[in-house]
Amino acid sequence: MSTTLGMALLGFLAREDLTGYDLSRSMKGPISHFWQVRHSQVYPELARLEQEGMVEHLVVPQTGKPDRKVFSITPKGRDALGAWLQSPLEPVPIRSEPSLRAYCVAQTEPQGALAFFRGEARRHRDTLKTFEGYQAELEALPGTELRDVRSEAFAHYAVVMRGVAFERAQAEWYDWMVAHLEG
Amino acid sequence: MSTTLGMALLGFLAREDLTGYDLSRSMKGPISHFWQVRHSQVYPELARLEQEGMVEHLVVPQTGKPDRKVFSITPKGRDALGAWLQSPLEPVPIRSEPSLRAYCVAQTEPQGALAFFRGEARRHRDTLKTFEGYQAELEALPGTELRDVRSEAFAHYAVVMRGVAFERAQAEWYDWMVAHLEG
DNA sequence: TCTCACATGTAACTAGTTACATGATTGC
DNA sequence: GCAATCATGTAACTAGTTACATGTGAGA
Repeated sequence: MSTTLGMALLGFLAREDLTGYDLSRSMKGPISHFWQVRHSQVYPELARLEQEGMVEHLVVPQTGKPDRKVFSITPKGRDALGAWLQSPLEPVPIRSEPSLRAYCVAQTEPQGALAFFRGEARRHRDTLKTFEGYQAELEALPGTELRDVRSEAFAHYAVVMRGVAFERAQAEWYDWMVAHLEG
Repeated sequence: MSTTLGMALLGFLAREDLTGYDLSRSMKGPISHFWQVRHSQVYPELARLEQEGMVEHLVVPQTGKPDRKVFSITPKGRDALGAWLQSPLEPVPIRSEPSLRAYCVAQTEPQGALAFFRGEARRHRDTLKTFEGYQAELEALPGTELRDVRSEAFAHYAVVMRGVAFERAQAEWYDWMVAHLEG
């Protein structure tokens, strides 16, 4: 039985060997906008993956700190990862609190709601600028690696482009709400 | 202590009195694209809201079926709903499996991944068309109620516009992925 | 005859959260 | 002296899921 978190961990381990600690830190870049993990979830999940033969680990002794458990993906793990990447998405329910708020907006003073929607509009415009910054940086890099879909650079680029697309959609919708509430 | 589901239920009860059964069915329109509930979650949540004095109920006897418990919002409930609608969003972590897949796309055959991304592109284009249909319907209605932010029609419109914005962003990003994988 | 709509609930499970627990080293 | 980084884990809780449980009446 495979979980999304499990597959995500395999995805990272397919690139390089890592400890549980490394894995929780790996999800701190732009990808963290779309998925987060706590170490308290990573350690048990690694244990489960190991039990299923998807990963294995080597203990690297240390002094003064707990020994490092360096995990690597097994051939079985690579197979499972490949199968997951090609499998259809099983629909995950969207849970969008802002949509609920919009749906209830008539139940409060428009002025109070306006403050909320203005705040969110601003927040998403800021996030959009950040992602557009990442995009500009990547596109300014020399070489054509960015277009090579087998490169790590492309994977990064794809995530950044998703961030740009989504934050732009958010910002525009919030602006639309604000415009209507301002009447 | 207030939950998002609790506030959503209050939002519906602020419009009209409803049973738990009605409430779970209310979340079946376009709003269901953004929030879903099962009756197994609604009944306990209504009990909790009642304990907190946010709602109260009348028993309407029936024959052949369980008696209806018709819930209505209390003044305290209305206050809580208003406060919620104006409160800042506490950031809910995004969990986007497609982003993870994009991030791992180099770990599999581009051809297999392509089938997946093409499928999703299609699915989101279809959903976009559905939402654009709702939008056209609403905008074709006579009268100016659609622009009245205190109307139910506007609340509906806002949700539909969010659907249009998001599905368009999805469809465009998937198309971008497909174009690069075909590259 | 069988399925769907009505109408209420409970129980067991899953994936995630925060908080608890330990302890050395490095830099402000 | 205090906080952050390294490094491992466990425990208790929350919000959601699926499945269990019951029973009538209407329509294909």
